[in-house]
Amino acid sequence: MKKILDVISEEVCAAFEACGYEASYGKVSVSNRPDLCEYQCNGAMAGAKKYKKAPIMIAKEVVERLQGSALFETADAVNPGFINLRVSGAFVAEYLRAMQSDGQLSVEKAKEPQTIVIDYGGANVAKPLHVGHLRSAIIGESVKRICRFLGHKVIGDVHLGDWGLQMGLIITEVKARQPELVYFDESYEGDYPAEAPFTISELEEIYPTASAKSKTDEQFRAEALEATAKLQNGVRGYHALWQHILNVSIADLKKNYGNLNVEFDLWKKESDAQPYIPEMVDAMKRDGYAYLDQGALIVDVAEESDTKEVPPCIILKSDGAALYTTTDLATIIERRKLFDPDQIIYVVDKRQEMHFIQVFRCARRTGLVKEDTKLKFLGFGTMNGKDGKPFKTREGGVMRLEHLIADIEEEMFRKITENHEVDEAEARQTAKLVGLSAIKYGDLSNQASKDYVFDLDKFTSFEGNTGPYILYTIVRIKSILNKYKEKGGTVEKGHLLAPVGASEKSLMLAITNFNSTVEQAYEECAPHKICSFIYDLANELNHFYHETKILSEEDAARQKSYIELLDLTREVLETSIDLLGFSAPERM
RNA sequence: GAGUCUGUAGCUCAGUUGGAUAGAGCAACGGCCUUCUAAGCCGUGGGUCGGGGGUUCGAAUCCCUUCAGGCUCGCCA
Repeated sequence: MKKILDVISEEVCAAFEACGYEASYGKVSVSNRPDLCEYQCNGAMAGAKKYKKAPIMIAKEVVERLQGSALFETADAVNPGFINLRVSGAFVAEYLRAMQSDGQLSVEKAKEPQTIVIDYGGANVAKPLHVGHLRSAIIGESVKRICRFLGHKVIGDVHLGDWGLQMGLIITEVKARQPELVYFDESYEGDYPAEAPFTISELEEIYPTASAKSKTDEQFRAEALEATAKLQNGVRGYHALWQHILNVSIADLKKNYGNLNVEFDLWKKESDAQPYIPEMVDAMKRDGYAYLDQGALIVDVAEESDTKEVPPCIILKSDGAALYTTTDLATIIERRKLFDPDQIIYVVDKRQEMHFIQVFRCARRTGLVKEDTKLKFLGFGTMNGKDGKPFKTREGGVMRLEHLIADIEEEMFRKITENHEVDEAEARQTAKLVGLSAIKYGDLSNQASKDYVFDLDKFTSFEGNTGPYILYTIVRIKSILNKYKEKGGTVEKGHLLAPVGASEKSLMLAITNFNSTVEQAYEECAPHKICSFIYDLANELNHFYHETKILSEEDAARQKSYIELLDLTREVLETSIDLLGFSAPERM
């Protein structure tokens, strides 16, 4: 469906043209003075210079032309040259009826759907998810859903870290604890046990212990480095252990991400890119891009227009080992081979920006990607505590995601049961939904690129611009709709009437912004635009709710129209929160 | 040091890409539940948009300068 601003703009542009002015001056925007008008056009002021005419004169001429239009209730020219517009109720109602029957709620699908790979999540195996992983998962999931809603083919890849020194550390620590295990017997040639020699909680304890050890114990560190090399060279026992670590970790990660309502289409990992490395390195050397410098194999990526020095891309360390950059480049090759994407979006901490500038440039230079493949870095800011410093537990440690979620759910459950008499099982379920909305909305309502303050008290207070407020609004609507049905009414589509009340019209106008909001959120990879849209919409709904008695409305046609307006609002809100990655309960 | 991002109400944040009187939420204060969920609604107070220049009919928004803070700067990820 055409956006309402475009429909209105076309009308005004035509009027400009009919008056002998360039049509483009007729572009209309939403009014920033709702007390004066609903939409405004500032083109008369922009055109004043060109036509050497007072802006107010131009505005008056155009307004004169608009008098007969069915779109507008009023069109006024105001000093110094604003054109103030109010649309007619009939026009808005017609637009909403079209929305009702549109399968995409007025959002047009992309004419040329792209294949987009989104790299998010960023978890490492054998390490528990902590709050640092929250943003990538939440933002990535939302961006994925937005792209998909616009009709693009999207592949979400968790891209696990499973190939670095961390693996060597774990293997070495396991060996120190249980040297008798068959994995360490180099002469062993049989099958290895199907059962892992550790549980996930043991694993989560093993890694930090080993990591700490490696910092003080030289010998241990050397062993870990050797183990890493052995693993990468395919030593059987180590490979089998690594497989156990993966299996145990992935099962746990799936559970955790599942609790966040975050789903990946692909569980790829760093190790999957390894097979592509040798050939990639050879090609880079052969084509003259890569050369040795201080023992390391590097590719220059500096450009003349750089305002600062961009260091070269290190492809292989001086000891010949691959590193982060190498893997990321090889992963691009793999993705091209498997999916031939038009675009790859990386949802990662913004501090990694330089790394990705290097990777992107290197990939382009060496021809790893096609000319028109878009590589996008979507960097997000740090999640800080109330003190403005990176978020920590009360004890100063890293907050595990499970605990954070559990804390919020518990607080939610307490609030729900405190306010109402509810079945415990239902209350638990509701607490889950509301808690998730609090976390996700709290994150997504901020611009991704900025640091933001994660304030537990704020999120559990559930007032104002929060996820629970949005859910509460949806639940209110559902409650009325259910009561209406209980009384024998049926909720249909296509019977919306022109509004009679001011808050009713405001609500209707708010709904019409849906398509432009989603489109903009896609273009800018900006879920927070959807948040501010639904917050506005929820506000409008609540105004309307307070001003209008719906179930006791005596005019049947009017009541039907109200009900359909509520239902459309509900549908838009629920679709929106689905794009953000959470959902609403039936009651709360 | 260089580069880069940020600076808007006491606090947390928006600001439709240059428009009219800069908006929300929290916190404070005052109203509204025998009537569709009060996790709500209505109202009051609170601002030199870090400071200073400039560009023009018009600047939180663009340019310059300055101050403060964050982050990044060759073999970690």
